[in-house]
Amino acid sequence: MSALSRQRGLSRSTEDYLKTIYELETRDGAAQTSAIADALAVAPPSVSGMVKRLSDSGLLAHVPYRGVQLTQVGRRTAMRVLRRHRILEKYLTAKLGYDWDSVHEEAERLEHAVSDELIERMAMALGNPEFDPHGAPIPTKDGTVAVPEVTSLSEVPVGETAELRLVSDKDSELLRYLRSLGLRLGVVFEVVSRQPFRGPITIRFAAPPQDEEVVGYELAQSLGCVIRGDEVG
Amino acid sequence: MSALSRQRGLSRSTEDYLKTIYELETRDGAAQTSAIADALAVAPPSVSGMVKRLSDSGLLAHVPYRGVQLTQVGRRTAMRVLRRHRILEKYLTAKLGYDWDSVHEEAERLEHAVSDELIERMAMALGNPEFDPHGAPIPTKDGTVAVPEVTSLSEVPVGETAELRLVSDKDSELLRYLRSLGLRLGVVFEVVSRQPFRGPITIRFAAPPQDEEVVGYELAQSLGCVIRGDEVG
DNA sequence: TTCCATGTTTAGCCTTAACTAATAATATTG
DNA sequence: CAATATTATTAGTTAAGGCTAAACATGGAA
Ligand SMILES: [Mn+2]
Ligand SMILES: [Mn+2]
Ligand SMILES: [Mn+2]
Ligand SMILES: [Mn+2]
Repeated sequence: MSALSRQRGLSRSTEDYLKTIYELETRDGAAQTSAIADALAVAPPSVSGMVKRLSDSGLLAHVPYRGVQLTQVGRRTAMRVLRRHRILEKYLTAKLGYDWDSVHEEAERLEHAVSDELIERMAMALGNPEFDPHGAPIPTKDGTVAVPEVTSLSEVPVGETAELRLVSDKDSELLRYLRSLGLRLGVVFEVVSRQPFRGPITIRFAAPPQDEEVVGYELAQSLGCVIRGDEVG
Repeated sequence: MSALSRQRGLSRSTEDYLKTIYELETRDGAAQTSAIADALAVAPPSVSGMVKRLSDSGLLAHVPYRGVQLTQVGRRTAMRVLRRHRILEKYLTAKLGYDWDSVHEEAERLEHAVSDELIERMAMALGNPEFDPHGAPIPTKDGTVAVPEVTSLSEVPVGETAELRLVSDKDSELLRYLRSLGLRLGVVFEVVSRQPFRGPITIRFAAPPQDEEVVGYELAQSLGCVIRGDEVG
């Protein structure tokens, strides 16, 4: 029996691959070798090697030169890791004074060391939160997760009022920059103008002193918003 | 540069070896290969291999066939791991409802994944505790630790009143048994009788209903007590 | 003082998970 | 449609950290 087939003995590498593959699969529809390599900062041949092992263990299906897809078992494992990660991030910010730009790194390590027992205790202490500090939905214990219904700030029409709901947790520099702009989760603003040719977007915060800020197009693409009035009750 | 010489990139194995060697050194005066192997549940040749690596990295000194001794760097590292372990145990019991029989296993994994930053935040949230849930002193941030001044229950004279101060954290079965006897940290009792030839010891709890319990000699040896009146201010 | 039990190390092997260099498959483009 | 660029895989190496079997030290008993 290979080491991978043990019940809860997956290595840090293994868990991070599964999590990354899940994320790529949901975002891009498929997980290609080079995308996995990029996300995990390893060389492509390392991915090929790990894909071989994961595939042999029944955690994913691999079509050579085409990409990989998680099996049911693989997906369930990925969801458990994702739940651990997001509960940890929420706990660290809510209970231990971490800010949203520093939790990811810590959770990235802890997610492989905590027991499910500890995660459930943390979840309980938090009142079973639905979202992590970056707005990402926390998978439930049984492995289901909501698909966040957000619109990129880059696609919010001029004149609309929107609320910031989801940001990426991966780049802490970026998160510090967002905070410095006043772009925290839940903040409400109006889109004042959008320059053409993927140009910058100007917003005005709803709350006094109603400051204006300019956001680059690429950054705006990565910010998930809900347009006021589009709310699903 | 070997992987071991990186600033904070010590592996789980490495940290557990250093911690174990520190504990054996303080308890037995020296750390022998077989003792390390026993404590870590690995084969003696695995210890020889790791000792080679640790010695090459300057974390310990090895005299072949004689044993190992931590260097200053090795000892400081061991103390940091021990601090992380004990803060974690305290946090889990104080803040997340863990009982003293289940924290050790969790801490044994987490101690290698948490950052010093997280540990200091936990310590802060706990009010910088001096002892872990088993009564073991928590090393300070600068790497000093108190030597617990306790007497084995097996050596407390009949008629004396004593307080339970220190138990081993390694055996959770044993910890559950102690709890079932009412033997928690801080509990006060009188030694009623001691059978000769390493025989059982009978104690009577000071608090009503003043139950009597019988404790085997070996178990009594592992219980650290302070005799009432011997207290150091 | 030689022999033997015990404990330790060496030799040789395995798995995981990374790497680089070379090769093979697929996609793009002239 | 052939040449080329991109992407993926294979081949071969390395290091950590485990294992078993065999060789080696050491200290006590015959
Ligand atoms: Mn994160
Ligand atoms: Mn991770
Ligand atoms: Mn412990
Ligand atoms: Mn450990």
